[in-house]
Amino acid sequence: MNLKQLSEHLKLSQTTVSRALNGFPEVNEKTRERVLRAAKDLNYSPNARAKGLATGRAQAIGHVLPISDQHEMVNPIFGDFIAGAGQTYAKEGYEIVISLVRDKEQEQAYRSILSRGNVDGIIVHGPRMADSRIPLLSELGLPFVVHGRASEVNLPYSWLDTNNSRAFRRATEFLLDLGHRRIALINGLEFLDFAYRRREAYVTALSDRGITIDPALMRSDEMTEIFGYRSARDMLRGIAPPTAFLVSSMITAIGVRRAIHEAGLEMGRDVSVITHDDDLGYLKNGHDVPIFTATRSSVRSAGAKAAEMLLHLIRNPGSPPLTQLMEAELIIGTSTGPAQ
Amino acid sequence: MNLKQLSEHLKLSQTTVSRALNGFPEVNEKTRERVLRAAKDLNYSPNARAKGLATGRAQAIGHVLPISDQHEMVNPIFGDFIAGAGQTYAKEGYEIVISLVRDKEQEQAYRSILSRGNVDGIIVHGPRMADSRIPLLSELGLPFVVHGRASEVNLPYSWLDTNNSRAFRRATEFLLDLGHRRIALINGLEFLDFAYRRREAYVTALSDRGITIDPALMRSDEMTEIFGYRSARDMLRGIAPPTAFLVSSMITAIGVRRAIHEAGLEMGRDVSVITHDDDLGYLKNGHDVPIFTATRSSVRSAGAKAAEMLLHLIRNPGSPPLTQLMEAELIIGTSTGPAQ
DNA sequence: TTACTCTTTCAAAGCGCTTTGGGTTTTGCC
DNA sequence: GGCAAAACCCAAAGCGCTTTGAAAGAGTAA
Repeated sequence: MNLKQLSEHLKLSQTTVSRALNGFPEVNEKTRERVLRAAKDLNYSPNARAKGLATGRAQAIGHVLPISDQHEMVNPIFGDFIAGAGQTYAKEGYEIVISLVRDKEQEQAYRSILSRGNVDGIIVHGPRMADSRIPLLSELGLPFVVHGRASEVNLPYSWLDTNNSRAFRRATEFLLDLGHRRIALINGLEFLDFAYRRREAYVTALSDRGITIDPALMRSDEMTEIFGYRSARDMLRGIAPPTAFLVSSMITAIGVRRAIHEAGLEMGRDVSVITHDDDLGYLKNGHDVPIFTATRSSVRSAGAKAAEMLLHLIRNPGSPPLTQLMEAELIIGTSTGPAQ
Repeated sequence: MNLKQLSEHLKLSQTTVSRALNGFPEVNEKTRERVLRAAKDLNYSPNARAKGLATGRAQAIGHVLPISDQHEMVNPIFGDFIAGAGQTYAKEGYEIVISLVRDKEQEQAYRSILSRGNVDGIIVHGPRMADSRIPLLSELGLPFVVHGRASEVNLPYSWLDTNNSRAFRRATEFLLDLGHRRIALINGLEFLDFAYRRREAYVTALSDRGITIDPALMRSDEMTEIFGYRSARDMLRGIAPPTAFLVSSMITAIGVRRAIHEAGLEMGRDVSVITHDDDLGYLKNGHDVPIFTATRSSVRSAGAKAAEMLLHLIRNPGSPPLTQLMEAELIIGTSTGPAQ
């Protein structure tokens, strides 16, 4: 069923039917009703490609996931981000188009996304400190919102980020206040901006209290369970083991907990743990009492907000960049306690 | 840069340029080279919508994620599935289009996906036992592959599934052989087909050994960490606690482990645990020695295979349905041991 | 040279929609 | 009743591409 058939069936012109469907004022209410009913009954919905061709709008948003060459892993928070963004998109009739792009092919990929023209805007995931995608997209003139920030990019651009610095600073200070002096940082990959900021905050907080940084207590890698486990295991076996861990994700923290148990220690009593908690749907940090003391910031609501920002940019071309900084809350669970 | 501009620049007709780019034989090799070089230099890539309109192909695959009304959670295995499928798609020049669809709006959504015409085929996620999407899609004539199966659907259709029955039967028997008699099942939502099959296998395996089923040892819900924790905690507090747990996902198993530890018990010695392991990138079940004894089946490779099947169906219209059953391997970790 | 076949190229139609510019009825007012 | 304004509707152009059908050019044989 296409417009032509529908209009023939209604004995109206395509123009009128199109206008009726798209809510133009110059069409009789009776006619409009008749058209809408027929469209519904005959299960007509306009061909997205043709509509896109005619309007120049794709009614779709691109999400580009960088895939590194070693491990082609999709970030576990992606699902929740999409769930949040998807809600916003659905309300406004936008689709989600996903491209998995290898690091090397980034530039090429963005250019072709633009000229293929099947998205109206892009969400940039996993920004690096000097992310080349940002100047590229600015130059291309395609609306975009970065989930996160790129500290070394000085162009104005739209972003939505969690205040990672403040969150990790507070978390570190919280541990310091509990008397911990040997605090380990189990961080994400530090060429990613959020991880870089977290480390800076951690280092600053320690330095401000006159504590010298011990490189043996800092690790950085893809935030898997195994990584948390191995890092904590190794550190706990060291000569001067940490009394507390600051961890970048729940999943990694679960690995840390495993190592702690395995070492015969008890989390919250012998060793403290604070983790960042993205508030993932399938990995809630407890319901009533949180398992982990954590800096919490919902990635789902980040998705919803980023989507809103992007739609705004798309609808108001030429509007200045939007930025939004979400504060993480520090929630107290049972995984922290005074230093022994 | 569009075809018209490119062809003007080359002083050729659009036809010739189009044919040169799409590898038609009736174009001089010299001309073709010249065209290809110019396309690259001028960074031309064809407009996907226009191309789609003209060819009737969208060069995109739809992934429809059912979102239930209570918890709008995206299944954590989705990321890995997409990572696998994405690789296949990328090689063949297909995009991924994602729709999040509420339960109620399923039928409407599929119909509109069809007539909007922006995908050439669909992967169906999370099939239910009598999943209405299957007859619907068959009727609509849109190529599709189901990730999983629907036991109560008798139509022929294409699917790719893990042999959940055999996996859970083997796992149950493994525990029985270790002397366990009170084996708990912490299952996914049992209107989902995979969970149903797992329960059937568990029940059958127990019955075959003459063990009566204890409903107090069976739970079914969304497979979150908390669900695993609560279920195990409650069961362990019961009058006749289980000596072993059969769990449907790693994340849930992590919750079970937490409850076991909290009860002062040791996993593998006091209580055994077998889990299904989707071999997720960020949640590997150990590297050298598996943490959990598990039935393992890579959801990433399922994604890659399902994508291949779907592309085959798209390219060979009218070909008979394809089916593929992947066997899970039973890997032995440290979470199981003889019944006390 | 002519006739004929390949090879190479082109003009134009068509994919399904929106939107412009114009035409035909109605309506409202004097 | 007459006339301008408002309301309603339409034909056709155009979005960027593929593809059909045909023409032009090149090569070969007679």
